[in-house]
Amino acid sequence: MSSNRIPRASSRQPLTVASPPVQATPAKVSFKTQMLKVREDAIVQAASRLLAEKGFDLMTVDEVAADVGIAKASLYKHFPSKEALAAAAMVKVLDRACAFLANLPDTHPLDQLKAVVRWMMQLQLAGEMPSLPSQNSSLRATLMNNKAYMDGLMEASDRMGAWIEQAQAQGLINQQLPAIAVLYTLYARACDPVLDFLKMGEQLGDEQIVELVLSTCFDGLVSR
Amino acid sequence: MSSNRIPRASSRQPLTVASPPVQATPAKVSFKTQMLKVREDAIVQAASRLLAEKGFDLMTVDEVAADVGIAKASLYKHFPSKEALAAAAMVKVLDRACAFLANLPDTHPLDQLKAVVRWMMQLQLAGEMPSLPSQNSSLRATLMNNKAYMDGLMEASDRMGAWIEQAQAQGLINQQLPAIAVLYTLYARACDPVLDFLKMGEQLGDEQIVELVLSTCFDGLVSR
DNA sequence: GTCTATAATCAGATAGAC
DNA sequence: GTCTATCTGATTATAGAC
Repeated sequence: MSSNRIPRASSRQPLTVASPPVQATPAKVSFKTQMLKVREDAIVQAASRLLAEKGFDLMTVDEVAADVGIAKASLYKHFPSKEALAAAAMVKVLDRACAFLANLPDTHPLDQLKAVVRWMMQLQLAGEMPSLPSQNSSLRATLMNNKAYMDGLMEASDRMGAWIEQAQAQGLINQQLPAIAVLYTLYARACDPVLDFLKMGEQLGDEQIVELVLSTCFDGLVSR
Repeated sequence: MSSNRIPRASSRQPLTVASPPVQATPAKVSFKTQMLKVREDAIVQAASRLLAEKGFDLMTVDEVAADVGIAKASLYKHFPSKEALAAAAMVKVLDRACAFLANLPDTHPLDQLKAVVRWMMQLQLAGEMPSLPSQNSSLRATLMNNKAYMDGLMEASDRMGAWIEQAQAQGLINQQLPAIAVLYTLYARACDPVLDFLKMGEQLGDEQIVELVLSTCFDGLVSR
């Protein structure tokens, strides 16, 4: 509960070069670090999947460990708590989102926003969007104190917020709506229960579901 | 886990009239039954409030009992399980919803649909909408096996479904959209996280939030 | 670092007196 | 029916051997 550091090798190499006993083998250290990262990535991926499938409360650490094929105690060597594990999963998708935003071709702001929402919904339908049922307090606190998470959230919000304001300035998005409300509405598509309901109905394919919800989100339900 | 019966006095009087010991006192039985109902209503109301506030997983039976001011064991005399308790809360709001639907003035289908969505969102903002984070399996099973719940859900869906089809026939709602998708989209406003986010922002009052989300739901984000 | 085994806690459900 | 006290199982987290 004390350390909220997320064990992701997003920073530079370790700074410890001081006084190696006999054989300084930086290559082997790098290899071990690499192995460690692979292992941790596997853990985070399993957590992410289960988080998307069952949510934070119903996901158990035992399940995650079993899914990876390691003992639970080993998992706790990598992550200090269940909250930190979930936070790592959230940071991972946020990083993916930021990468997607950064690489998006610079077309029109409205098209870019639609592309982002489409991407989020595809991720959710693929079972790779770790949704956090928003109510849990301990998890919220952990996330708020997590720098990597907050930074990613801020970066994504800044980019999308700029597009929203541009689209409003061009008259493409309703100027009556506060930009923050538009942003929330777009974010909410990442955990829209309509997607799951439509998928359960088995009448529509994933692609159709995405386009349908995208249409209702931007164009509304009424005829145009 | 075995009995999914919800202790609501929605059916007729008990059928047991056989062999009363000495004094048959139906008046007193009625009074006791009434007291029982009041107590159960208090329990359900507390559960409903906590369910809206924290969700099913984070709500504990201890809390509900403490909120009502009774012992947990007493609560279990009324409801056989936590799932059944939550189901009773859901049935209660569904009944309220059906009553609202039945008493709605017969104006235009689109106005009626908007009125329903407005009502649902007001309920959520008032903290009286017991949202079920949809993922829990045991709860889903309990609800699916609950006749009162399924009946209420069916009745509400039939009424709203009819309005949706009428509105589509009149060209008021996009005919391209499957009616079921429209229904899901409306239902989803009852647990829309955007409402909570906007409320947390403290920039808008409840009434403004409702009208804003209502607007994005029916008219979409783009300019018209 | 990984494991087995276990501690510690919490929450759903029940026993049994009154 | 209501209570206190308890059982039971599940779950987070850790100790300690290797």
